[in-house]
Amino acid sequence: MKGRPNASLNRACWTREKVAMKDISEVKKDQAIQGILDAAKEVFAEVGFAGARVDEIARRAVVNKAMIYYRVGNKATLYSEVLHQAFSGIVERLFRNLEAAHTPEEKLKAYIRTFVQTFEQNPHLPPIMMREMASGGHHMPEIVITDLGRILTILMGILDEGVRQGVFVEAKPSILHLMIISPIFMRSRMELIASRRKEHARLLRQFDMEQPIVVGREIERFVMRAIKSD
Amino acid sequence: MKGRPNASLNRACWTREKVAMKDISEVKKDQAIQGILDAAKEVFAEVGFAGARVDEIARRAVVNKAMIYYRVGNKATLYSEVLHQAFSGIVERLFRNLEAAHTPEEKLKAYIRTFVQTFEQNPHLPPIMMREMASGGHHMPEIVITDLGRILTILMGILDEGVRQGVFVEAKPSILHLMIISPIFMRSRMELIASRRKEHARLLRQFDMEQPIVVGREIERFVMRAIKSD
Amino acid sequence: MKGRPNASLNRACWTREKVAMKDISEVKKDQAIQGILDAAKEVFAEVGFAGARVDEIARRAVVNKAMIYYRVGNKATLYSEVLHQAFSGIVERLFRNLEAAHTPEEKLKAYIRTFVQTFEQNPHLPPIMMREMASGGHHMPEIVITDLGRILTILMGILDEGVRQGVFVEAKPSILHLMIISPIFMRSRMELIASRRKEHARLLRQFDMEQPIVVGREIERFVMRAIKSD
Amino acid sequence: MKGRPNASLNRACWTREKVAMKDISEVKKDQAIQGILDAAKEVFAEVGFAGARVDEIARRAVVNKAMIYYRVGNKATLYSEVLHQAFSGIVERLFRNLEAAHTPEEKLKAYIRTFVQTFEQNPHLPPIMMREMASGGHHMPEIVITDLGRILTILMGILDEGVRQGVFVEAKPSILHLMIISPIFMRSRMELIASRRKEHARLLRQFDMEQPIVVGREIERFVMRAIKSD
DNA sequence: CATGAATGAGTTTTCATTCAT
DNA sequence: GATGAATGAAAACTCATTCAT
Repeated sequence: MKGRPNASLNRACWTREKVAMKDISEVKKDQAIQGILDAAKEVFAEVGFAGARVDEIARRAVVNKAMIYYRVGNKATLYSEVLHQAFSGIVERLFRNLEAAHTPEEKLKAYIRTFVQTFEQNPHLPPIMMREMASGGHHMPEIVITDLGRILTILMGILDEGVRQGVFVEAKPSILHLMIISPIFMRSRMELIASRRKEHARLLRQFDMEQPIVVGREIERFVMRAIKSD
Repeated sequence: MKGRPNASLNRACWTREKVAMKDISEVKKDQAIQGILDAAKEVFAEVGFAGARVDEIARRAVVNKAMIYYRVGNKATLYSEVLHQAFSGIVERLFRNLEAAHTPEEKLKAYIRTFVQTFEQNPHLPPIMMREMASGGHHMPEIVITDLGRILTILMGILDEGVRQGVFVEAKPSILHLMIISPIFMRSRMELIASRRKEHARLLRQFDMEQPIVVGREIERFVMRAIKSD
Repeated sequence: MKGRPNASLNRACWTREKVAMKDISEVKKDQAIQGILDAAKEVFAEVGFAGARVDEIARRAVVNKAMIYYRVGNKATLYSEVLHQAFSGIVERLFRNLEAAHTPEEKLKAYIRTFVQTFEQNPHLPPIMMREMASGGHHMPEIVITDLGRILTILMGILDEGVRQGVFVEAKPSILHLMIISPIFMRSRMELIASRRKEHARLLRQFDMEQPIVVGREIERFVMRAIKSD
Repeated sequence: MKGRPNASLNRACWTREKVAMKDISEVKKDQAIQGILDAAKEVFAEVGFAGARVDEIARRAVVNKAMIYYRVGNKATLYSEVLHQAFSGIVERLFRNLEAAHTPEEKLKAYIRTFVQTFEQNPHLPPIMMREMASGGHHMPEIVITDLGRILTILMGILDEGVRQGVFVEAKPSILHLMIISPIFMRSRMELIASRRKEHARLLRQFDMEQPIVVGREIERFVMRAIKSD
């Protein structure tokens, strides 16, 4: 990393601020980097950080391996870039989705739907996140942890509002958050397991989680029943 | 593994059948293997299969590295043995705990408590299981998948009974299962993350999940409110 | 071998088709591989497959050990490449040498001389071949076995022609082949043994096999006397 | 080897001098040693010295691996014992077989037959010997080399006698010896190769070397035609 | 004596990273 | 910039040999 001539990945790249003018080569460069990051995301999702091979990432990104080092840095940088990109924007999306909601009930539903959508649109995210959790957030960039805190603050706000309005009973936001998020995380995983082991299809079909939307609705129904007062 | 002189790890060791008499050397051998497996469980829990180093496992088990190969075979076998041992017995414990319960409500509570206890007593299990889920159950032994099916069948039975008696509303067992289990899984993880990043302590303190028992009670309360009819 | 980035050793390299143009890097690559294969041939000839150390091969080829894996794959591939290269071309040379011969006698002499030349020019071949024979041709690539068959067919043709013309008596080609080849094989071996054990020089000097050519001539004389009718 | 308490393998054991009285345990001990040596011979024949695993030898001898070290010594000792046992006695047998023969022709035939018999009765010998030759007689014990010299001296005597009597033409004994011995050596090898590769059966059937006796007779016929004067 | 257990010193193989052009 | 080549460091695995009982 020491003498990397073009440290084009110095975080600013990934923010959503519009860069007024980028000449074509710059754009092409960014595309190359994006391809690398996408390939990396895929691989990290499949086998985790330790299991990932830089060779394999290069292969999938259809770039030379040295390119990765040249453009992005080393494996660790690659990973944290992937994490950063993966998690950035969730809070923003959450805020946006909550704007349209007015009652605490609506807000809570919007909260749930945001996560359902996010994880269905980014199927690589759950496994990466799960492994991160498993390893105690070893590589988790600050921003993600900060985001997590902000997300919980949002949820806490919703719950408080509901309690004050007398429509919600008290509830610990952290546990509620996990109860919401985990089935969403796990859905795609169970699908995978069930598909791999055909012999167990029958038993696992009880994991009747066909549609993401169904899972979302079921979680919604559940949480609402649990949280609503009276 | 071909010429492993002492294939003492031929699965029978781990069954729960009582072996009437074991001479001392056999016991000592089992202890040696158990020490290896315990160390391996620890390491696999911390860094996963790909991240684990056999050297490190040997170090923690205070045995020579070659010993691991002599006794267990190779890293993959080691891992599957750890998985096997880790997950065996959950179903039995579940059955035992449910015996004392008579009403569906009691049974559902016992169901929840069994998992709270299991994972608190085996803190290495959640990270291992989470990584396994993340990788689509690649290494998961048949028995674990079978067990999973049996567990869901049990939960389904409880729910059905409740519905028939008019005390429960309908619910998808798979999703309910995940909502129960995931916060339990995650609790220890959040603790870890919070402890590592002191700077974020404030935000993460919202993850007010200090006590396992508290988490268990909260889940219980939640699930019960959601599932009880009227 | 799975992710070998540059599988430049995909057999085509060793075929005898002329590759019209090879840019310099390609040539250099081939030289690197050839250096490795030459070193490997030497080592395999000296100590056999099981006795060979990849470290030693790397040392002699003056390349980094990882280079061997990068270029060739693994020890087994290395060995089979050496075998392949070593034996390819013998049949062609045989055909070429027989072209100039017209009578069965001349052809048989050309047959003998081809082997004398081949093994004197490739002194590593005999020990490798002998070990292969000793192990029942375990690693022998198909082509070598096929070649062997073709060689015998050629010899059979020569013998048949001689018999039809009434100049040869009948003879089993396989045994004749072995009687021709073995002394050629062994010559260099006996030399080695004699040179190592000076104490036995006197006894072994009876193995008066100084010159390859002498051996060739002696074999020729012998075989001709035996095979010529009347 | 340093403190081996019972160095029962100090060469004397294997000589043919009669040991007047051996108590039963001594005999049993020798049987155990013989079993080890037989197993070792088998393994060394199959895979050579470097390829042989002490574990495998112990397995085949149905003894504990430590036993081998206790009784015989280390792998190298094991090998040289095998070599010693394998080659001892050939000269004696040769002498015995030649006693009955009176003319040079008869003697030469007896010479050939002795080797045919020896190698057919000890099918493990050829591969071991071939590998020894391949490696330049690295491990070959003095006695074997001495024996080789004596054998050649015998052959030389036969040839000289024949020449003096005017029945043989001149011939280099060393080359003649190799021409006699090699097909015998190779016969079992070709069989092996042919049997392993069924696809090549047709081609290799030209190696029409079914019966050892046939091979012996063919060699005899050949050599006699070549060597007889007129 | 006999043997299961144990291990030090390799050996093969892998892989992130850097070099050279 | 871009990339094939190269490699040091480490990882998995092996095996002859010794230990302890």
